[in-house]
Amino acid sequence: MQNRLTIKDIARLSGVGKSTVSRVLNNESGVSQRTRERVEAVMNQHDFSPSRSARAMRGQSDKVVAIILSRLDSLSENLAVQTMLPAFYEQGYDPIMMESQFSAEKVTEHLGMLRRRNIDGVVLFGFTGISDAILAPWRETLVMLARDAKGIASVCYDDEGAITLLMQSLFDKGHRHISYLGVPHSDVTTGKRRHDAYLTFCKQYKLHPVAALPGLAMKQGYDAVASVTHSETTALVCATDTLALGASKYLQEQRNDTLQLASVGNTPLMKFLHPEIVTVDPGYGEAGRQAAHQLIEQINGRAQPQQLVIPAALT
Amino acid sequence: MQNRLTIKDIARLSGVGKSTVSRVLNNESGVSQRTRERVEAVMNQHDFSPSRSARAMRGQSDKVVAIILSRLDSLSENLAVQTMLPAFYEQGYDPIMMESQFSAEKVTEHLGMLRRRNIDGVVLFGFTGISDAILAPWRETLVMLARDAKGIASVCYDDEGAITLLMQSLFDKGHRHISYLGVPHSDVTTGKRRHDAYLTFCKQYKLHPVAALPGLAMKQGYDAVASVTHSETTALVCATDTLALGASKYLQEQRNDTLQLASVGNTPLMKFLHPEIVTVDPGYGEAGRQAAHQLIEQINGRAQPQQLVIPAALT
DNA sequence: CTGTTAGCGCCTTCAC
DNA sequence: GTGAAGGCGCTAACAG
Repeated sequence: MQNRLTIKDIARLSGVGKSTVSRVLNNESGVSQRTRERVEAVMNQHDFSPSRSARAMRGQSDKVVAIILSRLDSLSENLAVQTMLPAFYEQGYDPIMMESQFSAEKVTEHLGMLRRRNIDGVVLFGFTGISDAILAPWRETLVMLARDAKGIASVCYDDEGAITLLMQSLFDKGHRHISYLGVPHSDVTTGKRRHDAYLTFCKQYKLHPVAALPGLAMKQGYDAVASVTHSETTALVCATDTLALGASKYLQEQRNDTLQLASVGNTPLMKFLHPEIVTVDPGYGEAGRQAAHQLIEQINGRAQPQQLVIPAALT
Repeated sequence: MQNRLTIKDIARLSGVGKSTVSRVLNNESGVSQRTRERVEAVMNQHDFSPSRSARAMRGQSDKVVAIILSRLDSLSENLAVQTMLPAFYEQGYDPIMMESQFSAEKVTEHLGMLRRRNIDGVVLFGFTGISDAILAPWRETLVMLARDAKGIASVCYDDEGAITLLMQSLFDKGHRHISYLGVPHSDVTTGKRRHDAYLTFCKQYKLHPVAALPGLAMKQGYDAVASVTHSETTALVCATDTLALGASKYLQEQRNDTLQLASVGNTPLMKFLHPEIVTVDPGYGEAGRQAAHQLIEQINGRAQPQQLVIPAALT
């Protein structure tokens, strides 16, 4: 590397001591206005920036956080990460990324590596199978997304609200035979909560529930449509955009363009491919922003772990 | 944070000096077998790992690289990053990620920040508008993907080969009226090179070229299909999967299922939505692997910048 | 208000 | 072979 200059150089160039430079650097009080300005001038002039490693060594924190997403190509996680990155950079944190591929072992492995690296904090996109035990040591510095766990901070989507909004909207449009395509209950949030909300709505409005819970993949949506659509079915609610994408492919192949699809997601891909769908926005972007904010506050001891829920909104 | 132990502690615990521990840590010669084993035992026993910041300060690098992708939700870039991440972690590098959103200013800004942070290296997903001038200072430690620039390392796709394979395959299947949907020539690789390959093939086989170059977005593909399909057209080659997705939506709406689509991409989404499409795999995964490898080699001074091209393959 | 003095954890001479 | 001493760039006491 080349000769980067240090606070010592800045001190010499502006005729003050190292500590004064340090004080200016950290916006500490106790420096005369004149001195401060002079030092700042020299810094700008030489495009000075302090060594991260040196600060880290003194302070304990190197201002690095990790984002563990389940899959790089998850539409929803992408939206959340897109707002998260700027939020972290704004506060001087460098986010490193890892992929769990929905494997709890990978998460454990990654967290272990992060522990050794002495990272400041972690945003983890949760999924079924992550045990509380492996999260426990991170109580102070981990925020989980899309899933909650007791004792640790989380940002969740309003699963119940999202489905209810969808159902209400369809009901208001006159639909009385609404089927549901979802995810098994082993997945608590996307699976159980959304399905339960569907059942509750049906009971409340005296509709006959027809549902299948094949899983998260497009292909599973595609394969399951037939099992939940009868001759009288007029609408189909899907737990996720991905599932809806699979379903709509099936319907297209059947030349069925009367069934009204609905899903929670509001991803750009969906909006382009099927603008006619009824969609609810779970607030992925907002969730990312909140998660980053919450993590930073916790790292700096300004907040305790807390469970947030992002409100869903019809689009 | 808690009291992590330091080489000093390890030294005390194993009854040797700090420098001996350091030697063991760095696999240096000049330590007796017995001592080495004893020290290593203590290290393992306490799950010791040296402070990154301290090593970084002592002149070594901090083993952090950056990946600047154009968009987090780019299907092709996702595939490349998915292979890149493990490659970096394997070598002990932490990859931080940034999004350029196809803005040259953002790239400049990000590179500036990375320069100040004294990062080890950068993988940049290239696009039109990045000037050689802003890349020049990074000659030694930047690898560009999907685009080349003189003097700096790059990993490109075989644009010409990909299109030629597609055309040949369609030709062999009997198609004689093949249209083309692409990207403006201002984009050298995806735009000009692929279009040129199309034209060359047409000339060589005496086909009549019919092309439009609307851009990269799905909607643009959707809108442009009509302008390149005549009554005799039997096949349509698209420069990217995204474009093809737009085109296929249009065709579906027109209830046209006779036109054979073809595209370069081979992304999972495409494979699911339209398995009937003729597709060529540009080797995104391989490109990611190569880029990571090349960058690491350059960082360690074991390789000079070089331009690589990933061969395309019919799927 | 400001400079001097100690380290933070590690690597690197340089003696022993 | 091995240990002691010095210093990387910075911050945090402690003196002036």
